[in-house]
Amino acid sequence: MANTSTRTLRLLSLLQSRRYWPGAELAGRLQVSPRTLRRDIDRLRELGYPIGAQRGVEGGYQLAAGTALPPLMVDDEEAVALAIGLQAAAQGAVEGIAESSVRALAKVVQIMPARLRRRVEALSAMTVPASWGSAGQPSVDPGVLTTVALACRDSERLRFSYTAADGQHTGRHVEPHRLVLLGRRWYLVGYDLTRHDWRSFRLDRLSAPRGAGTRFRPRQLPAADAAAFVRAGIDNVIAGYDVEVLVQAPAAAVRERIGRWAEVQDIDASRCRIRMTADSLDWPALALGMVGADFHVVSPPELLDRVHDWGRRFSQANLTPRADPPAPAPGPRARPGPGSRGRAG
Amino acid sequence: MANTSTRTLRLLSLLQSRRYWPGAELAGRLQVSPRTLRRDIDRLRELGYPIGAQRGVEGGYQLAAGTALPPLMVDDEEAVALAIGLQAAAQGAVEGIAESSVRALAKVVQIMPARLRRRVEALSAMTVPASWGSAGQPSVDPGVLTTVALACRDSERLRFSYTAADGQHTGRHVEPHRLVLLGRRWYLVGYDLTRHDWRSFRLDRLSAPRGAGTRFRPRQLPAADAAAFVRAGIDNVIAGYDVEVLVQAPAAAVRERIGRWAEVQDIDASRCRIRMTADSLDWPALALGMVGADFHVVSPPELLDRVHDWGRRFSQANLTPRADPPAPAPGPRARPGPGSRGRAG
DNA sequence: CTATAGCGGCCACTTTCTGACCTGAATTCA
DNA sequence: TGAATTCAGGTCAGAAAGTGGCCGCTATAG
Repeated sequence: MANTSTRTLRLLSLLQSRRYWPGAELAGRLQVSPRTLRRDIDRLRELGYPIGAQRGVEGGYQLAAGTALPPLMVDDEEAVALAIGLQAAAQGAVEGIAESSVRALAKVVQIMPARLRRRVEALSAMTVPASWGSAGQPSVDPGVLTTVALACRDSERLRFSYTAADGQHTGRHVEPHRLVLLGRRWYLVGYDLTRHDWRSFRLDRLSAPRGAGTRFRPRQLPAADAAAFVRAGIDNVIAGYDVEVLVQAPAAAVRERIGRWAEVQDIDASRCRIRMTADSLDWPALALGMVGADFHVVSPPELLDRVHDWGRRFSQANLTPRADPPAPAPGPRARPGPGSRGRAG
Repeated sequence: MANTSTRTLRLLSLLQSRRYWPGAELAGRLQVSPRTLRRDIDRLRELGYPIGAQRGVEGGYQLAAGTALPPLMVDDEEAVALAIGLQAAAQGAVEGIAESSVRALAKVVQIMPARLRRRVEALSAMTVPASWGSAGQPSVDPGVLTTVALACRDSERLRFSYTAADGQHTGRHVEPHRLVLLGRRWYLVGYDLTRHDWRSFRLDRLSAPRGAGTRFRPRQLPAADAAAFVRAGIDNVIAGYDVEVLVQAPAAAVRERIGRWAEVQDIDASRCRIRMTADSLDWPALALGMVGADFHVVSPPELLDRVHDWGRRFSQANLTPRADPPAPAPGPRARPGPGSRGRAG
């Protein structure tokens, strides 16, 4: 409890939780003489963590960013935040991050005490759905994701139940090999122990995974890499649409509203072309709603049907007075005026 | 380089990167005798980290989840993923997490080597907007968020330029006190050194913050807490809408489509009522598009206007044949069939 | 029943750690 | 300019720990 390693770690933790620390205070917290503290600081510096210092009155130590990553010391709440944030990132919010997110997530949840894990579960239940997956987009249960990720990492056999494309539920027993994010979907590549062959599984169709407790020696995957295997193996048609629409508004304005979700090309000062791909037609329809300008559908024709359906419904909508107890405040609501002290800068 | 603390840390790192480790391998990696390894494991156990072990053939050590949080050892990519995920979480994606997200984020970025920080910046530039802030919602620049958070944590004076509600740009010099997330907006509460009074600042109106390099002794905030101060001080009306709509569809179906964003109440087998609050009318309109059923607006009346506008645009939309080079594949596109090896499970 | 692998006591030896004391250098403030 | 503060770091002696080797023990798989 009072040895050097522990103290080094505690020192690192202190230095991470606040920037400036007077040496005397650090020494006090660590219950050592100032001389020993200086030696501890030296030790960390030799380890590659750049700790700066100011001399004179009001001086102190401070941990700067260096070339090596020191171990991260987080408290309970921060750990929960990490887990939640990583779940979001793993759902494919950002290109190219998903994989390392899952790895980090696995680390975090493995470390986490049970009480924290419960909090994470409770919170992620009410979490935002996979950034924007909108409805048709099934997002992966974070619990499933981490369980499978851990099993892959640890070469632990995995049991789960799987709903195939035809709706059939089956129990599976698999040697998990790797997780692959393709498009917006997670796939598990593994060796199916019942069928004696390599398979890929969509994670959103996979439920109740649990480690079987037995480890295995990884086999050689008969493909260049896991991603290639999944790509080769996708047998159900990806119901994707390539959407192209002409919008009666300048590209700049359109880009500002939906530029993050669609590619916007200039045509002339008052028109532009937008392109996007989507699994569901709702998604482009949403975007077209957001642009707030007239438009013409170039493709696909189905989108026009969908848009007309929305148009009919929206045009038919009318105002219905409330039947039950009157509302407290309809329309834009104003908060009480500024208090005597607080003022917005 | 070869002392005990370092070795303890490396051991922890190894145990975090893979679940099962044969003792012999660990000893080899750490360049110590098996006996010493056993002692190191003991040390960690005494520190509160529960390390399990299997005896016999194929035995080994494994780090389980305990009651204490061990320091998290992450590699470069994982650190980047952490930062990105935390940024998303801090943008208010999940209730009640934002504050600790910011704290954790501050820790992570402070630790991060410059090269990683550059990658984070590059990636967060192309990140999905606050997962779902929808359009009108200005999300806070992650760089601003972390800079301000660090300044708060470290009691470091802060300079920035601020755009007031009336559009006036001013330079500010502030003693930052605390960050507050209220509704969907971040506020900085601080003591304005020029105006000699406490102020709150909306983070999305704040730009180019930089630590002034001078620390200060925290003053006493003249309010119960920072959140109360901000609430009291908000002088610009929050343009919020309380939306209520009747939908011609069973609650269950509606809930399935937009249940995450709105409260859905049963009325009878074929109708339900949905309620939500939003800053912008686009947002409820989007949701109504998604429900895919007819509806009546109860309130606010402005929503009906918005919906009718969308309806008009959608109904008027027509099909425009492509003028320029024909597209490769309009409509639903199918990928090549299954490869010889890979099969979806 | 045997091989494997973690567990932990004991011992002798080595290394590191610690606090005390002191000199020096940078910085702030009067 | 000078005093006070605070980090830097050398030296020393005693205390504490870490280390490897040896041993017998126990749990597990085949």
